[in-house]
Amino acid sequence: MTQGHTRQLIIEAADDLFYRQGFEHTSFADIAEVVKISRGNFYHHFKTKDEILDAVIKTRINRTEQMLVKWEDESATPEACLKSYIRILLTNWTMIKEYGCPVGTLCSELAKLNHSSKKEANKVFTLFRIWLRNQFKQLSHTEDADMLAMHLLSWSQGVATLGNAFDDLQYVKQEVDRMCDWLDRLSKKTT
Amino acid sequence: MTQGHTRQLIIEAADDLFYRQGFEHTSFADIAEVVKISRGNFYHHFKTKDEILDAVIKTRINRTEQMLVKWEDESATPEACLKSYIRILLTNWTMIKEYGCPVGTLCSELAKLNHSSKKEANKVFTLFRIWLRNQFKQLSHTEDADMLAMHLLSWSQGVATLGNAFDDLQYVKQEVDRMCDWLDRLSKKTT
DNA sequence: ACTTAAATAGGACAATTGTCCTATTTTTCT
DNA sequence: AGAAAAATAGGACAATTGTCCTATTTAAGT
Repeated sequence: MTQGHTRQLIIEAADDLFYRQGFEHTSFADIAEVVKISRGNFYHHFKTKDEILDAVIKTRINRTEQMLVKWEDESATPEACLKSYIRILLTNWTMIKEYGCPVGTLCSELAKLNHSSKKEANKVFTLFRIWLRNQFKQLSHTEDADMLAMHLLSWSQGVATLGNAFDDLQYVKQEVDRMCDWLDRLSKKTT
Repeated sequence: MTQGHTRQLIIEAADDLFYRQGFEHTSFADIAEVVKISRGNFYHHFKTKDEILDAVIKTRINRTEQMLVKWEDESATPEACLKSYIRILLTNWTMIKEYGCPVGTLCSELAKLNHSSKKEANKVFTLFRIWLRNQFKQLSHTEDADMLAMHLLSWSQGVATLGNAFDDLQYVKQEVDRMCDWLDRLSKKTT
Protein backbone atom coordinates (compact mmCIF):
# COMPACT_ATOMS: atom_id res chain seq x y z
CA MET A 1 0.00 0.00 0.00
CA THR A 2 2.80 2.38 0.88
CA GLN A 3 4.48 1.15 -2.29
CA GLY A 4 5.62 4.36 -3.91
CA HIS A 5 2.94 6.18 -1.95
CA THR A 6 5.23 8.70 -0.28
CA ARG A 7 7.10 9.14 -3.52
CA GLN A 8 3.86 10.15 -5.17
CA LEU A 9 3.04 12.55 -2.35
CA ILE A 10 6.44 14.19 -2.75
CA ILE A 11 5.90 14.62 -6.48
CA GLU A 12 2.46 16.13 -5.98
CA ALA A 13 3.66 18.55 -3.32
CA ALA A 14 6.67 19.52 -5.41
CA ASP A 15 4.48 19.97 -8.48
CA ASP A 16 2.26 22.40 -6.62
CA LEU A 17 5.11 24.28 -4.96
CA PHE A 18 7.23 24.52 -8.11
CA TYR A 19 4.25 26.10 -9.80
CA ARG A 20 3.32 28.51 -7.03
CA GLN A 21 6.79 29.45 -5.78
CA GLY A 22 9.07 28.49 -8.64
CA PHE A 23 11.55 25.62 -8.80
CA GLU A 24 14.54 27.34 -7.25
CA HIS A 25 12.62 29.13 -4.53
CA THR A 26 11.18 25.81 -3.32
CA SER A 27 13.43 23.99 -0.87
CA PHE A 28 13.51 20.42 0.41
CA ALA A 29 12.25 21.79 3.71
CA ASP A 30 9.21 23.30 1.99
CA ILE A 31 8.23 20.01 0.42
CA ALA A 32 8.97 18.06 3.61
CA GLU A 33 6.65 20.32 5.56
CA VAL A 34 3.77 19.66 3.17
CA VAL A 35 4.32 15.90 2.94
CA LYS A 36 5.06 15.71 6.66
CA ILE A 37 8.22 13.66 6.42
CA SER A 38 11.74 14.32 7.64
CA ARG A 39 14.18 15.98 5.29
CA GLY A 40 16.50 13.03 5.53
CA ASN A 41 13.84 10.76 4.16
CA PHE A 42 14.06 12.45 0.78
CA TYR A 43 17.27 10.76 -0.10
CA HIS A 44 15.55 7.41 -0.12
CA HIS A 45 13.11 8.52 -2.80
CA PHE A 46 15.12 11.13 -4.72
CA LYS A 47 18.86 11.52 -4.73
CA THR A 48 18.81 15.13 -5.94
CA LYS A 49 16.44 18.04 -6.32
CA ASP A 50 16.80 17.72 -10.08
CA GLU A 51 15.42 14.19 -9.87
CA ILE A 52 12.28 15.56 -8.24
CA LEU A 53 12.01 18.13 -11.00
CA ASP A 54 12.30 15.42 -13.65
CA ALA A 55 9.58 13.40 -11.94
CA VAL A 56 7.35 16.47 -11.73
CA ILE A 57 7.84 17.22 -15.42
CA LYS A 58 7.04 13.60 -16.28
CA THR A 59 3.75 13.71 -14.39
CA ARG A 60 2.91 17.03 -16.02
CA ILE A 61 3.53 15.47 -19.42
CA ASN A 62 1.30 12.52 -18.52
CA ARG A 63 -1.43 14.71 -17.10
CA THR A 64 -1.37 16.89 -20.20
CA GLU A 65 -1.59 13.87 -22.50
CA GLN A 66 -4.58 12.57 -20.56
CA MET A 67 -6.26 15.95 -20.65
CA LEU A 68 -5.82 16.22 -24.41
CA VAL A 69 -7.29 12.77 -24.94
CA LYS A 70 -10.18 13.63 -22.67
CA TRP A 71 -10.87 16.80 -24.64
CA GLU A 72 -11.03 14.78 -27.83
CA ASP A 73 -13.35 12.25 -26.23
CA GLU A 74 -15.71 14.90 -24.97
CA SER A 75 -15.75 16.96 -28.15
CA ALA A 76 -17.69 16.15 -31.29
CA THR A 77 -15.72 18.41 -33.62
CA PRO A 78 -12.20 19.81 -33.87
CA GLU A 79 -13.73 23.24 -33.30
CA ALA A 80 -15.05 22.03 -29.95
CA CYS A 81 -11.61 20.59 -29.16
CA LEU A 82 -9.92 23.89 -29.83
CA LYS A 83 -12.44 25.70 -27.70
CA SER A 84 -11.69 23.34 -24.83
CA TYR A 85 -8.11 24.47 -25.13
CA ILE A 86 -9.01 28.14 -25.23
CA ARG A 87 -11.29 27.75 -22.24
CA ILE A 88 -8.51 26.66 -19.84
CA LEU A 89 -7.60 30.32 -19.51
CA LEU A 90 -10.93 30.77 -17.73
CA THR A 91 -11.09 27.35 -16.08
CA ASN A 92 -7.74 27.84 -14.37
CA TRP A 93 -8.12 31.58 -13.94
CA THR A 94 -7.84 31.60 -10.13
CA MET A 95 -4.43 29.95 -10.42
CA ILE A 96 -3.27 31.82 -13.53
CA LYS A 97 -3.99 35.22 -12.08
CA GLU A 98 -1.74 34.42 -9.12
CA TYR A 99 1.02 32.30 -10.64
CA GLY A 100 0.72 32.54 -14.42
CA CYS A 101 0.79 29.65 -16.87
CA PRO A 102 2.44 26.56 -15.33
CA VAL A 103 4.04 25.57 -18.63
CA GLY A 104 5.39 28.93 -19.69
CA THR A 105 6.68 30.03 -16.30
CA LEU A 106 8.59 26.80 -15.72
CA CYS A 107 10.18 26.97 -19.17
CA SER A 108 11.18 30.58 -18.60
CA GLU A 109 12.69 29.80 -15.20
CA LEU A 110 14.66 26.81 -16.45
CA ALA A 111 15.91 28.86 -19.40
CA LYS A 112 17.38 31.42 -17.01
CA LEU A 113 18.85 28.75 -14.77
CA ASN A 114 20.31 27.15 -17.89
CA HIS A 115 18.95 23.95 -16.38
CA SER A 116 19.53 20.57 -17.97
CA SER A 117 15.80 19.72 -17.74
CA LYS A 118 14.82 22.70 -19.87
CA LYS A 119 14.27 20.51 -22.90
CA GLU A 120 12.07 18.13 -20.96
CA ALA A 121 9.93 20.99 -19.71
CA ASN A 122 9.52 22.29 -23.25
CA LYS A 123 7.98 18.96 -24.22
CA VAL A 124 4.72 20.03 -22.61
CA PHE A 125 4.59 22.90 -25.07
CA THR A 126 5.29 20.43 -27.86
CA LEU A 127 2.42 18.22 -26.73
CA PHE A 128 0.01 21.12 -27.08
CA ARG A 129 1.60 22.15 -30.36
CA ILE A 130 1.17 18.74 -31.97
CA TRP A 131 -2.34 18.31 -30.62
CA LEU A 132 -3.44 21.75 -31.80
CA ARG A 133 -1.83 21.16 -35.16
CA ASN A 134 -3.84 17.97 -35.50
CA GLN A 135 -7.08 19.81 -34.77
CA PHE A 136 -6.34 22.40 -37.42
CA LYS A 137 -5.50 19.68 -39.89
CA GLN A 138 -8.92 18.21 -39.28
CA LEU A 139 -10.31 21.64 -40.14
CA SER A 140 -8.70 21.02 -43.53
CA HIS A 141 -5.96 23.52 -42.82
CA THR A 142 -3.34 21.05 -43.89
CA GLU A 143 -0.83 23.57 -45.17
CA ASP A 144 -0.75 26.04 -42.33
CA ALA A 145 -1.78 23.76 -39.46
CA ASP A 146 1.48 24.11 -37.56
CA MET A 147 1.54 27.84 -38.00
CA LEU A 148 -2.00 28.15 -36.69
CA ALA A 149 -1.13 25.90 -33.76
CA MET A 150 1.86 28.03 -32.84
CA HIS A 151 -0.19 31.17 -33.25
CA LEU A 152 -2.88 30.01 -30.86
CA LEU A 153 -0.25 28.72 -28.46
CA SER A 154 1.56 32.05 -28.28
CA TRP A 155 -1.66 34.01 -28.16
CA SER A 156 -2.96 32.15 -25.13
CA GLN A 157 0.49 32.20 -23.54
CA GLY A 158 0.60 35.97 -23.80
CA VAL A 159 -2.89 36.33 -22.38
CA ALA A 160 -1.87 34.22 -19.39
CA THR A 161 1.20 36.37 -18.75
CA LEU A 162 -0.63 39.68 -19.12
CA GLY A 163 -3.65 38.42 -17.22
CA ASN A 164 -1.33 37.51 -14.38
CA ALA A 165 0.46 40.86 -14.46
CA PHE A 166 -2.68 43.00 -14.58
CA ASP A 167 -4.94 40.60 -12.67
CA ASP A 168 -7.72 41.48 -15.09
CA LEU A 169 -10.40 38.86 -15.70
CA GLN A 170 -12.36 41.17 -17.99
CA TYR A 171 -9.45 41.39 -20.37
CA VAL A 172 -8.92 37.63 -20.38
CA LYS A 173 -12.59 37.04 -21.19
CA GLN A 174 -12.30 39.53 -24.03
CA GLU A 175 -9.29 37.76 -25.49
CA VAL A 176 -10.97 34.38 -25.11
CA ASP A 177 -13.91 35.72 -27.10
CA ARG A 178 -11.55 37.02 -29.76
CA MET A 179 -9.89 33.64 -30.00
CA CYS A 180 -13.26 31.95 -30.45
CA ASP A 181 -14.24 34.46 -33.13
CA TRP A 182 -10.94 33.93 -34.89
CA LEU A 183 -11.58 30.21 -34.78
CA ASP A 184 -15.08 30.57 -36.21
CA ARG A 185 -13.86 32.69 -39.09
CA LEU A 186 -11.16 30.11 -39.70
CA SER A 187 -13.46 27.11 -39.91
CA LYS A 188 -16.03 28.96 -42.04
CA LYS A 189 -13.39 29.72 -44.63
CA THR A 190 -12.79 26.09 -45.46
CA THR A 191 -15.96 24.22 -44.44
CA MET B 1 33.58 61.91 -10.90
CA THR B 2 33.07 58.84 -8.72
CA GLN B 3 29.89 60.54 -7.54
CA GLY B 4 27.36 57.73 -7.75
CA HIS B 5 29.58 56.08 -10.33
CA THR B 6 29.91 52.73 -8.57
CA ARG B 7 26.23 52.81 -7.74
CA GLN B 8 25.45 53.06 -11.42
CA LEU B 9 27.80 50.20 -12.22
CA ILE B 10 26.06 48.02 -9.63
CA ILE B 11 22.66 48.81 -11.13
CA GLU B 12 23.83 48.03 -14.65
CA ALA B 13 25.42 44.73 -13.63
CA ALA B 14 22.35 43.77 -11.58
CA ASP B 15 20.06 44.72 -14.45
CA ASP B 16 21.92 42.42 -16.79
CA LEU B 17 22.22 39.55 -14.31
CA PHE B 18 18.60 39.78 -13.14
CA TYR B 19 17.57 39.43 -16.75
CA ARG B 20 19.90 36.59 -17.67
CA GLN B 21 19.83 34.60 -14.43
CA GLY B 22 16.69 35.79 -12.70
CA PHE B 23 16.45 37.98 -9.60
CA GLU B 24 16.61 35.29 -6.96
CA HIS B 25 19.32 33.26 -8.64
CA THR B 26 21.59 36.31 -8.73
CA SER B 27 23.61 36.81 -5.56
CA PHE B 28 25.54 39.75 -4.17
CA ALA B 29 28.70 37.80 -4.97
CA ASP B 30 27.68 37.55 -8.64
CA ILE B 31 27.23 41.29 -8.94
CA ALA B 32 30.38 42.03 -6.95
CA GLU B 33 32.41 39.89 -9.31
CA VAL B 34 31.18 41.82 -12.35
CA VAL B 35 31.62 45.26 -10.80
CA LYS B 36 34.91 44.22 -9.20
CA ILE B 37 34.18 45.51 -5.73
CA SER B 38 34.14 43.77 -2.37
CA ARG B 39 30.87 42.35 -1.11
CA GLY B 40 31.06 44.53 1.97
CA ASN B 41 31.03 47.62 -0.17
CA PHE B 42 27.47 46.95 -1.23
CA TYR B 43 26.04 48.04 2.05
CA HIS B 44 27.24 51.56 1.44
CA HIS B 45 25.23 51.86 -1.77
CA PHE B 46 22.30 49.54 -1.13
CA LYS B 47 21.09 48.34 2.21
CA THR B 48 19.20 45.32 0.84
CA LYS B 49 18.93 43.26 -2.30
CA ASP B 50 15.40 44.56 -2.73
CA GLU B 51 16.78 48.10 -2.94
CA ILE B 52 18.92 47.05 -5.88
CA LEU B 53 15.87 45.52 -7.51
CA ASP B 54 13.90 48.74 -7.07
CA ALA B 55 16.74 50.72 -8.60
CA VAL B 56 16.94 48.30 -11.51
CA ILE B 57 13.22 48.55 -12.14
CA LYS B 58 13.43 52.34 -12.04
CA THR B 59 16.13 52.43 -14.68
CA ARG B 60 14.15 49.99 -16.80
CA ILE B 61 11.15 52.28 -16.57
CA ASN B 62 13.28 55.26 -17.58
CA ARG B 63 14.94 53.41 -20.42
CA THR B 64 11.56 52.26 -21.70
CA GLU B 65 10.15 55.77 -21.58
CA GLN B 66 13.11 57.07 -23.53
CA MET B 67 12.78 54.32 -26.11
CA LEU B 68 9.10 55.06 -26.62
CA VAL B 69 9.80 58.75 -27.11
CA LYS B 70 12.58 57.90 -29.55
CA TRP B 71 10.26 55.69 -31.54
CA GLU B 72 7.78 58.50 -31.84
CA ASP B 73 10.50 60.93 -32.90
CA GLU B 74 11.79 58.60 -35.57
CA SER B 75 8.40 57.60 -36.94
CA ALA B 76 6.24 59.68 -39.22
CA THR B 77 2.99 57.81 -38.58
CA PRO B 78 1.40 55.81 -35.75
CA GLU B 79 1.65 52.77 -38.02
CA ALA B 80 5.41 53.22 -38.14
CA CYS B 81 5.45 53.58 -34.35
CA LEU B 82 3.60 50.33 -33.88
CA LYS B 83 5.94 48.59 -36.28
CA SER B 84 8.90 49.80 -34.23
CA TYR B 85 7.33 48.06 -31.28
CA ILE B 86 6.70 44.86 -33.20
CA ARG B 87 10.25 44.86 -34.52
CA ILE B 88 11.88 44.59 -31.07
CA LEU B 89 11.14 40.87 -31.22
CA LEU B 90 13.68 40.66 -34.04
CA THR B 91 16.01 43.42 -32.82
CA ASN B 92 16.48 41.75 -29.46
CA TRP B 93 16.20 38.22 -30.78
CA THR B 94 19.65 37.04 -29.63
CA MET B 95 18.73 37.92 -26.07
CA ILE B 96 15.09 36.81 -26.25
CA LYS B 97 15.91 33.36 -27.56
CA GLU B 98 18.17 32.79 -24.56
CA TYR B 99 16.39 34.61 -21.73
CA GLY B 100 12.92 35.51 -22.92
CA CYS B 101 11.23 38.91 -22.60
CA PRO B 102 12.85 40.99 -19.83
CA VAL B 103 9.53 42.52 -18.82
CA GLY B 104 7.41 39.38 -18.78
CA THR B 105 9.95 37.11 -17.12
CA LEU B 106 10.61 39.53 -14.28
CA CYS B 107 6.90 40.03 -13.64
CA SER B 108 6.35 36.27 -13.61
CA GLU B 109 9.22 35.69 -11.21
CA LEU B 110 8.13 38.40 -8.81
CA ALA B 111 4.58 37.07 -8.91
CA LYS B 112 5.80 33.68 -7.73
CA LEU B 113 8.03 35.20 -5.08
CA ASN B 114 5.06 37.27 -3.96
CA HIS B 115 7.53 40.12 -3.99
CA SER B 116 6.62 43.61 -2.83
CA SER B 117 8.12 45.15 -5.99
CA LYS B 118 5.81 43.20 -8.25
CA LYS B 119 3.61 46.23 -8.84
CA GLU B 120 6.59 48.38 -9.76
CA ALA B 121 7.77 45.81 -12.27
CA ASN B 122 4.32 45.72 -13.84
CA LYS B 123 4.60 49.44 -14.53
CA VAL B 124 6.84 48.68 -17.51
CA PHE B 125 3.96 46.75 -19.01
CA THR B 126 1.68 49.69 -18.29
CA LEU B 127 4.07 52.06 -20.06
CA PHE B 128 3.83 49.98 -23.23
CA ARG B 129 0.08 49.64 -22.79
CA ILE B 130 -0.55 53.36 -22.60
CA TRP B 131 1.85 54.14 -25.43
CA LEU B 132 0.34 51.49 -27.71
CA ARG B 133 -3.15 52.67 -26.80
CA ASN B 134 -2.17 56.17 -27.87
CA GLN B 135 -0.94 54.96 -31.21
CA PHE B 136 -4.19 53.13 -31.87
CA LYS B 137 -6.16 56.20 -30.88
CA GLN B 138 -4.26 58.14 -33.51
CA LEU B 139 -5.38 55.48 -35.98
CA SER B 140 -8.88 56.68 -35.08
CA HIS B 141 -9.58 53.54 -33.09
CA THR B 142 -10.81 55.60 -30.17
CA GLU B 143 -13.29 53.06 -28.87
CA ASP B 144 -11.20 49.92 -28.83
CA ALA B 145 -7.73 51.48 -28.50
CA ASP B 146 -7.02 49.89 -25.13
CA MET B 147 -8.25 46.50 -26.23
CA LEU B 148 -6.05 46.62 -29.32
CA ALA B 149 -3.09 47.68 -27.19
CA MET B 150 -3.58 44.78 -24.81
CA HIS B 151 -4.04 42.42 -27.72
CA LEU B 152 -0.76 43.39 -29.35
CA LEU B 153 0.96 43.33 -25.98
CA SER B 154 -0.12 39.78 -25.21
CA TRP B 155 0.53 38.62 -28.74
CA SER B 156 4.13 39.77 -28.71
CA GLN B 157 4.58 38.52 -25.17
CA GLY B 158 3.48 35.05 -26.19
CA VAL B 159 5.76 35.06 -29.22
CA ALA B 160 8.70 35.96 -26.97
CA THR B 161 7.90 33.09 -24.59
CA LEU B 162 7.39 30.50 -27.32
CA GLY B 163 10.31 31.80 -29.35
CA ASN B 164 12.48 31.33 -26.27
CA ALA B 165 11.14 27.85 -25.57
CA PHE B 166 11.50 26.56 -29.14
CA ASP B 167 14.47 28.74 -30.11
CA ASP B 168 12.84 29.23 -33.50
CA LEU B 169 13.65 32.42 -35.38
CA GLN B 170 11.62 31.35 -38.41
CA TYR B 171 8.48 31.20 -36.31
CA VAL B 172 9.14 34.60 -34.74
CA LYS B 173 9.59 36.16 -38.17
CA GLN B 174 6.34 34.60 -39.26
CA GLU B 175 4.45 36.02 -36.30
CA VAL B 176 6.04 39.43 -36.79
CA ASP B 177 4.77 39.39 -40.38
CA ARG B 178 1.30 38.42 -39.17
CA MET B 179 1.32 41.30 -36.70
CA CYS B 180 2.27 43.72 -39.46
CA ASP B 181 -0.47 42.36 -41.70
CA TRP B 182 -2.96 42.64 -38.88
CA LEU B 183 -1.88 46.22 -38.40
CA ASP B 184 -2.25 47.05 -42.09
CA ARG B 185 -5.75 45.64 -42.22
CA LEU B 186 -6.58 47.62 -39.10
CA SER B 187 -5.45 50.99 -40.44
CA LYS B 188 -7.08 50.43 -43.83
CA LYS B 189 -10.43 49.89 -42.19
CA THR B 190 -10.59 53.40 -40.77
CA THR B 191 -8.30 55.52 -42.90
C1' DA C 1 47.00 71.92 4.71
C1' DC C 2 43.35 70.16 7.42
C1' DT C 3 38.90 68.57 8.57
C1' DT C 4 34.93 66.08 7.26
C1' DA C 5 32.52 62.99 4.53
C1' DA C 6 32.29 59.31 1.12
C1' DA C 7 33.94 55.05 -0.54
C1' DT C 8 35.98 50.69 -0.01
C1' DA C 9 37.82 46.27 1.93
C1' DG C 10 37.56 42.38 4.72
C1' DG C 11 35.32 39.67 7.43
C1' DA C 12 31.72 38.18 11.10
C1' DC C 13 27.14 36.51 11.59
C1' DA C 14 23.16 33.42 11.80
C1' DA C 15 20.26 31.14 8.66
C1' DT C 16 19.41 28.22 4.91
C1' DT C 17 20.73 25.45 1.15
C1' DG C 18 21.36 20.58 -1.18
C1' DT C 19 23.57 16.50 -0.12
C1' DC C 20 24.66 12.51 2.35
C1' DC C 21 25.37 9.13 6.30
C1' DT C 22 23.78 6.04 9.90
C1' DA C 23 20.72 4.20 12.99
C1' DT C 24 15.90 2.70 13.86
C1' DT C 25 11.31 1.45 12.61
C1' DT C 26 8.05 -0.58 9.61
C1' DT C 27 6.64 -3.52 6.04
C1' DT C 28 6.98 -7.60 3.11
C1' DC C 29 7.74 -12.15 1.99
C1' DT C 30 8.85 -16.83 3.15
C1' DA D 1 7.58 -16.27 13.60
C1' DG D 2 11.74 -14.89 11.46
C1' DA D 3 14.71 -12.94 7.76
C1' DA D 4 15.27 -9.50 4.18
C1' DA D 5 14.02 -5.26 2.27
C1' DA D 6 11.92 -0.80 2.28
C1' DA D 7 10.86 3.35 4.64
C1' DT D 8 11.75 6.81 7.93
C1' DA D 9 14.00 9.94 11.37
C1' DG D 10 17.58 12.77 12.87
C1' DG D 11 21.37 14.99 12.19
C1' DA D 12 26.18 16.07 10.10
C1' DC D 13 28.38 18.47 6.42
C1' DA D 14 30.41 22.17 3.67
C1' DA D 15 28.87 25.82 0.93
C1' DT D 16 26.28 29.83 0.11
C1' DT D 17 23.00 33.21 1.25
C1' DG D 18 21.69 38.29 2.71
C1' DT D 19 22.89 41.30 6.19
C1' DC D 20 25.71 44.06 8.94
C1' DC D 21 29.92 45.85 11.51
C1' DT D 22 34.41 48.06 11.82
C1' DA D 23 38.58 49.59 10.21
C1' DT D 24 41.15 51.87 6.44
C1' DT D 25 41.64 54.50 2.28
C1' DT D 26 40.26 58.04 -0.82
C1' DA D 27 38.01 62.25 -2.13
C1' DA D 28 35.83 66.92 -1.20
C1' DG D 29 35.32 71.24 0.71
C1' DT D 30 37.11 74.89 3.28
